[in-house]
Amino acid sequence: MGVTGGLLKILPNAAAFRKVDLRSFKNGIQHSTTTKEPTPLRIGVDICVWMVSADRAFGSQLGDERHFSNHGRAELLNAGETEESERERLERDLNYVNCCTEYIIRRLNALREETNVEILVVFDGATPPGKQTEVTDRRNRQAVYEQQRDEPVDTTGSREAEERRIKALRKAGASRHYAGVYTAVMEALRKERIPFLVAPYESDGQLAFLSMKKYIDLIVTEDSDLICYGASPILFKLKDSPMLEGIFEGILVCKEDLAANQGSVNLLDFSPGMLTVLFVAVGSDYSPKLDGIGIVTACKIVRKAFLSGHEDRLAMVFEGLFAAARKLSLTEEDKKVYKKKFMEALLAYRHPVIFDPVEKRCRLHGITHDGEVSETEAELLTHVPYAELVNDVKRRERITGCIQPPSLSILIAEGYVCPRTRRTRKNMTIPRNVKADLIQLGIWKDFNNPNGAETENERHDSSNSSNQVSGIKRKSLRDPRLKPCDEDSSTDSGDFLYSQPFSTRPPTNG
DNA sequence: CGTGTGAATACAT
DNA sequence: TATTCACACG
Repeated sequence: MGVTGGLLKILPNAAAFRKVDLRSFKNGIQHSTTTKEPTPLRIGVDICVWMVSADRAFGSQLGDERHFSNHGRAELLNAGETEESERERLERDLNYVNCCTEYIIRRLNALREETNVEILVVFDGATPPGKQTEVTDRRNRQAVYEQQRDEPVDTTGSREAEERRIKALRKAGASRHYAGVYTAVMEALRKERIPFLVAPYESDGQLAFLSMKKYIDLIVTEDSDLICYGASPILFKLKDSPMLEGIFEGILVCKEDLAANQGSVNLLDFSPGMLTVLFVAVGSDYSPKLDGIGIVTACKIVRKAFLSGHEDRLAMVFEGLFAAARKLSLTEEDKKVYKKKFMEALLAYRHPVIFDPVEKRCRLHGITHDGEVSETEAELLTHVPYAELVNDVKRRERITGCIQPPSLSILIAEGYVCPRTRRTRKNMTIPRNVKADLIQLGIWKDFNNPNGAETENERHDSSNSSNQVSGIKRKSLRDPRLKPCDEDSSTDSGDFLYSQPFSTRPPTNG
């Protein structure tokens, strides 16, 4: 996940943020000046955070409830080895998955009903190889939590130990059942006719792509990395508590907001490439940061490097950063490593692997299938080592991941194939036409019915698959509303302000 | 002045 | 547990 303080790092002046209530879009938006009829606001929801949220809400179920009360703890100690039965455990796990799923569906439906928006849910896919090291660390931490969760009840009954345990429980949460929640949510989405899409890799890049192609009008996420991808507009911090008023309020961030509010940090004249460089410089998921480089310093360095007419801007950026950094023990080797990581991060943000729902295949953002790189990247490609990285398919794939053939990509996007393992998902109803595709790809595996006979259930579902599966195929991938709305969607030339769809923007409060 | 730190607070569960 | 504040360092 993104740098949480990142939003504030970039935009320290919170007052300048626009608080927006999605209900004010009930009547749709004026999509372009040529279209008269307002159309529903199309939002892409980064569902990952909602899953985490569900996890937080129900994760404690995974532990024995008795651990939470003194009475229960005593009971456990007296009973000695009161291992819950297998049956009990399964029931509890199932209940957990159901709770999480219901939680998410409830929110999405509430959102849909109250705001009349069109929702496209976007799931995270595989972790890009370039980020793998981070994730490995995260997994180690996760393992520690799980270990703490599963360790026997502290016989001393010390409060600290118990609190630690509960905390660990919360954090470990669904990890073990995450796949279960994933498939359950996807099944539920099909049932509810809510379009969704599984990104080949990170949802950030996918959402940014959808946004830039104008397949969606607004991104709903918690991840400030989206800014780094050059996406706009973005709605952060959408309240997710069903009890409170203001569930549909969030903080809207458009490109203009990056410009206006702060004296020393004015990003108005920043190209998308510069913005990415800036984000990488202040620290990202993909690369470490230099000590002493904050938003202000980085901003100055990037501006100077890009706007002072120097050919090799990236080299200038590096120079500036190294000069400004508190150079305690910055050896040549350190610099070399830093530059390498920096460029890898840059590649990851500028050219993520995405699924194009109109072309119906994966590709690198900003790079055509013929390997032609977008004009917007010219200012970065003048740095030879970076250009080499971008143009070297093998090295590139080691960062961004591979581009799967369309047949497989579609099945991944539709949720039938796990993007990480590239195998059929367990516990998922597979319609007949999808099954045929899976067989053809040689990755079909019938988890529920090993002898291969068609069940009543399956028959039922395939008969209606033209509507249902294609819940995703029809509703989101083939939905005409997902076509680019303007012919100017190809004008990628640095303009990602996206002010057009928000011509009916509600009055700002605050 | 900007950055990095830890402590205090408000918040939600 | 996340955000905000106050302070020290360069």
